[in-house]
Amino acid sequence: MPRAGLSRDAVVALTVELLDADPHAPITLAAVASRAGVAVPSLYKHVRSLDELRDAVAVVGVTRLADAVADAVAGASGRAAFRAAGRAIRAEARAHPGLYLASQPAPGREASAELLAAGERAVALLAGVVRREGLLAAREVDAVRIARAAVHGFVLLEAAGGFGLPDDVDASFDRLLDVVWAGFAELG
Amino acid sequence: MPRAGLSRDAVVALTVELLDADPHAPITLAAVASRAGVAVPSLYKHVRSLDELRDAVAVVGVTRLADAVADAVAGASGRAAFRAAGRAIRAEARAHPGLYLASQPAPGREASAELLAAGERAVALLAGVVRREGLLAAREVDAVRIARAAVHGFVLLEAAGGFGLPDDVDASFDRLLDVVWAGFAELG
DNA sequence: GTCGTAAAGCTAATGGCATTAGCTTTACGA
DNA sequence: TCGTAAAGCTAATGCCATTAGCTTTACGAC
Repeated sequence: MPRAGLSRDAVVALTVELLDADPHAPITLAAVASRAGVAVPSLYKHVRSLDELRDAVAVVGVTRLADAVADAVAGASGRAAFRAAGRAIRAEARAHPGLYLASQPAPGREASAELLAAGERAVALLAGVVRREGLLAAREVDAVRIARAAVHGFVLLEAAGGFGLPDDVDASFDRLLDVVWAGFAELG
Repeated sequence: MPRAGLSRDAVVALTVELLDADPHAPITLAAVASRAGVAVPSLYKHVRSLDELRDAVAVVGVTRLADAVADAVAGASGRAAFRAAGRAIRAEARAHPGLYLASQPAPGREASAELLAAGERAVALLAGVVRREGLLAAREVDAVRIARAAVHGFVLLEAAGGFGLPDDVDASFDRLLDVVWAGFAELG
């Protein structure tokens, strides 16, 4: 019987596939092993624990998010760049909701250095996009926090089915971006 | 040996206590039963399943959130009411982070009628606070969505430890509220 | 080509958890 | 006083993660 030829990256990739196939299914070693055609304990040759696997999956998710933002923002600036970044995040989250949710730091779980680095890259990209004529440097941290919170909150509520009304959600999101961008003038 | 004298409400209340005692511990029937001084299967006399218990806990959380908003908003209007509502939500979430997190609809899980009703009440309170001179009625839904997303996103990021920098988080939150309120002028 | 070895895989066992079935006992009203 | 429904129990099942320790494959050194 030939060998499965797994590797840490392959295990993580398989997990991401499972998440794409069924975004609401919990991440489980049993499911990954079955998908890989391997017995469950064999996974421990590639991954230290379920938590470590979750962390690695989150790294993939955050990295993809950052890549999407970097692509979307290229060549734009000001309000256009801000909108592009916001839309890119939402688009990525909608295309891969399971991965997006799995990328959220489980409160109380400490993140790996790799995950922290990926998160910092994403935040740095946002920081570049949030600058605006007249924004005080001292308010940049606030602006990034506000942008993250608004976009993240919207995407999360949407993914959780939190918007009951049939009104156009795409339009609401664009207005969120406009409201926040305009409101940044407040930060003087 | 005397009886524990449980009831559905008592089980839910015990679960909320556990969540307050350790916000990051997962909700588990084993923990609840141990706290109640009862064998695990006995809980099934009061609760249909773990999922139902989670739902009931979420009802408590959302109701408390709505109560906090109602209290905070009483007698205020306009920007002051908006700020009070936002601050009340964040304060409640910080005082009971486990309960707040447990109140978020698990994506893919369908909510009970009771939970939906509690959520609608909370949203209705927000709708009352979001009105502003010159806000088109047609934009009210957008405004509520934006406010929910911004506040919820901020609180969630904060609870997850998402704000790495030491900068004053209280101040950032107040600025978030100001930015959103000012930005509402955008909605015409 | 042969062979040694490290990695990749396996089976078996353990312990936590939710859930179900079916029994016993308590409390309380007739 | 006693019958009954609810509250509790033990036992059993099945899923999951994790660990220990064994077997086998692939691959480089000779």
